[in-house]
Amino acid sequence: MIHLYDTLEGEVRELRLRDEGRVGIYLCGPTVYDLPHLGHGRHALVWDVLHRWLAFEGLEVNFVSNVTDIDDKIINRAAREGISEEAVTTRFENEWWRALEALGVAPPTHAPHATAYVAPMIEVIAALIERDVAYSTDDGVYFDVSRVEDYGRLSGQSLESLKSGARVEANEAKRSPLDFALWKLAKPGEPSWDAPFGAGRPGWHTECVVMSLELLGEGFDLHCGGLDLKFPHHENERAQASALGRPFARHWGHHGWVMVGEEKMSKSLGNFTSLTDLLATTDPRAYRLLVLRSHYRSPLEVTPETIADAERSLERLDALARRFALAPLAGEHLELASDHDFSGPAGQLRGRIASALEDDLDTPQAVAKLFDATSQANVMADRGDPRGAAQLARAVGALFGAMGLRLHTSDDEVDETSADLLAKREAARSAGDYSEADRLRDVLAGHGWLIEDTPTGSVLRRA
RNA sequence: GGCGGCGUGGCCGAGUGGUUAGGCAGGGGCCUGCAAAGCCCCGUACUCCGGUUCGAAUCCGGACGCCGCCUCCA
Repeated sequence: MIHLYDTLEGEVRELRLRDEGRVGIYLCGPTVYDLPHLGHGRHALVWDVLHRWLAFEGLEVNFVSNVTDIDDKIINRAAREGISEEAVTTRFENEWWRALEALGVAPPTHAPHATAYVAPMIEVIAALIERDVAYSTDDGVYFDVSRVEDYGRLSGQSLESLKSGARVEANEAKRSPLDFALWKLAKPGEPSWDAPFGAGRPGWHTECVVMSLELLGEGFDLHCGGLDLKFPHHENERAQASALGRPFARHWGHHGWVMVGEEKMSKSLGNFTSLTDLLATTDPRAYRLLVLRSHYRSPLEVTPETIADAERSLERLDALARRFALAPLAGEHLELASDHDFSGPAGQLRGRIASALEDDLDTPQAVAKLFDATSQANVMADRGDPRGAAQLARAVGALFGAMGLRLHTSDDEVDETSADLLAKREAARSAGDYSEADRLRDVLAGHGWLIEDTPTGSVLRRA
């Protein structure tokens, strides 16, 4: 079974499943009030790789990732643009799924909307009030963090140190600056749901704790998200579950930042590139490869240069796919190891990839091994072992597919004119008329084609 | 102030007490009519200063520089 770094324990440890053969994962999803940026892309990709790999290995994966569709930011944006909250959330949720699809992220098993779970959220808040862990003020219901014994454990800080660092002026009505909102009473004109403690809307931390428990059940396997969610979001989810006496996530995973220069990419810093912009100009697979070649817990430098670097390195992999005419893999659906042939050297390769990934999702190691195998397959082919080479190449393709990276074969549609030009060049070449052959190659280049002369004939591919 | 992290060759980016990361870029060669693709060879890095050690980029201490969380944030 895979070993992952568990933020709560502070060590890499085996992911011990609640139910044999089945794994339940909750990934905190987006608040849909703006375009997704590269940081969200890494977030989706990192956990997509885990999702895909576990499924590849034959586990039944219940992958839940929510959409937060009620939030102050949504309300603010709607007010600013003079449109409804629904108009905002619909637009940006569509953008979200479009971007993820383009990145080749497998859809979650469930993608709950917060607004569909308000009733159970109200129940949870009522139960917390009943236990005297939550209290009402004139603007909402707050959670009393002092009532949770180990509050701060996930973030590795004591209640005292968290208090001393609190930057925000204490809300007069709150008992502690660290107490967080479970329910916010609606101001005039704001969307609201009726509740015993007043019409309003749920707080973000309550949304995730409720949806994860509703869809995955108590003691589910893994709760993950970006490092910035560790505190306060995940800490607060944990606090609520703990106060209710409900077993929560058995394991916590957090991934690192996307960096721009030496700064974290974030909306508040205004230095983000939207995924929409990236995908308009770049092969989305390049971003996945970039994410794969760094460790998920490390910061990752993303600049036009590093993206371009990854795009070029992808060409080498696509060349392999062309050379061995690999079948396309890893689209929307999840690859299964059982659908592939891993006999002989292919099996050894699979074993190496498995040990890398099972060691805290060591994708850089896995990628390095797959590049090594790529060279090896080419060498085998060059040295007269086409069968062995093809078998290894297929394994490379399948294992990249297991991580969601789909290699491209030369599936470019060649139009008649270009095919004709290619045939003419072939004729000129055989006749020894190389200047004519080169001229025709230039003409084809003008149409965006590159020629590769192989032992079995010349082929065109898009430049 | 509290807590956590980082500093690796031209660039990105792994890793580890002594044995090749990997990719991209660059140089040389093979193959090719010439290319493309592929193959072979090459750089010999680890912020600085001490210490531990037979041996440290890897452990310990210190210095310097940088980043993040503690507020909405993937």
